[in-house]
Amino acid sequence: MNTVENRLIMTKTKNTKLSASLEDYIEAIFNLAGKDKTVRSTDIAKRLKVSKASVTGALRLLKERKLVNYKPYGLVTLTSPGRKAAADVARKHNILKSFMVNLLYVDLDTAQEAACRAEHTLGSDVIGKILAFIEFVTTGSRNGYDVAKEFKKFCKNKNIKTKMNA
Amino acid sequence: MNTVENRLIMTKTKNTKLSASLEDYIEAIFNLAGKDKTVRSTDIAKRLKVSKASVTGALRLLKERKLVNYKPYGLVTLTSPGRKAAADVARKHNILKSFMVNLLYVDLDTAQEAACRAEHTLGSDVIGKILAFIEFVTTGSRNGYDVAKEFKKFCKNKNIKTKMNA
DNA sequence: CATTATAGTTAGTTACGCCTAACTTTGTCA
DNA sequence: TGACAAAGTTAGGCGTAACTAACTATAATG
Repeated sequence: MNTVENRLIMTKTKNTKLSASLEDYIEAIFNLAGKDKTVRSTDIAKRLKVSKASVTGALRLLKERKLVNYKPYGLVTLTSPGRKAAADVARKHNILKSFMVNLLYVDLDTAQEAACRAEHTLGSDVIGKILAFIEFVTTGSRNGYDVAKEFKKFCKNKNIKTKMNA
Repeated sequence: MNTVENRLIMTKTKNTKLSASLEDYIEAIFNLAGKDKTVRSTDIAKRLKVSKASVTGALRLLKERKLVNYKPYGLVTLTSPGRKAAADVARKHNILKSFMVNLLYVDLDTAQEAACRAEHTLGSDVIGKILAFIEFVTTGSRNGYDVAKEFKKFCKNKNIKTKMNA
């Protein structure tokens, strides 16, 4: 539907979910802010390997949604809801990475990239379950049965390598 | 680079990876073909909940890549490489779904949708590991320790429900 | 403090993926 | 067999997300 009213609603603030790409931007800002406190446009561009112009565009959109404090030619900071949203994405990322590296024995680089892509597609329900599973496996009281370790053995026996076909 | 030569190369076949959306289309064709043998444009449109015009567009692109046999106003079939590509996507889908439903106890609908989205983002390496993990857990010789069942108990104790926040 | 390099923005383009509306083709049946 | 409905296509438009090229602002240094 492309009615006038709809377009007004859409352009005003847009309370819809963030796109994968905008999630990437806030996550990048979040991580950069954690490192060296001040975040500039170029830092984001470098990290995400996009042009500076793309960053400007994204920052405008994020500002519209009140997720970043942004003023042309100024430093970038996250607003409080922005930080919350970013932390959520980063959290998904870390849970997925941990799951892949520590339980599935996927190699770090592959896991890193896969987590980057999957973090946008899995809802909190699935992520929650994965987190619970990590916790379950990690918890000592498996009456002596270490799932991760046993799985590693299993893979070795079956000749399942870290890097696979395709 | 938008040189004339480049554009020629691009329009000729485009050997790059399929987009998520094109993967959805071949997967849909694959599944429909399995069910009632002949596949028409409308079937695809209904299944993917897109317009018939979008299907036409996708079929043109898939034909360019020689993944479907397609002729305006004709039936749609997969070529041999198309079938291979489709089967691969479907396989990922099933592995992910099985993992979520049978191990993580994610409810079926959520798993179905999450698998749909994640199947495009996870490489064969990660999928292979997940498959191995399913096999590992399913295999009887866990010296009496049923990982899935124990995890279910664990969730119950921790009050982790299928449907979670956000 | 003027110049200049760097950071950042704006404008304009391309590609993709969807949409609707209007047209064409196909097949069916009276 | 010819008219009509259903199936399918074409044309045109919108939003997103990237890009390059060219402009502007900021900062840093002699």
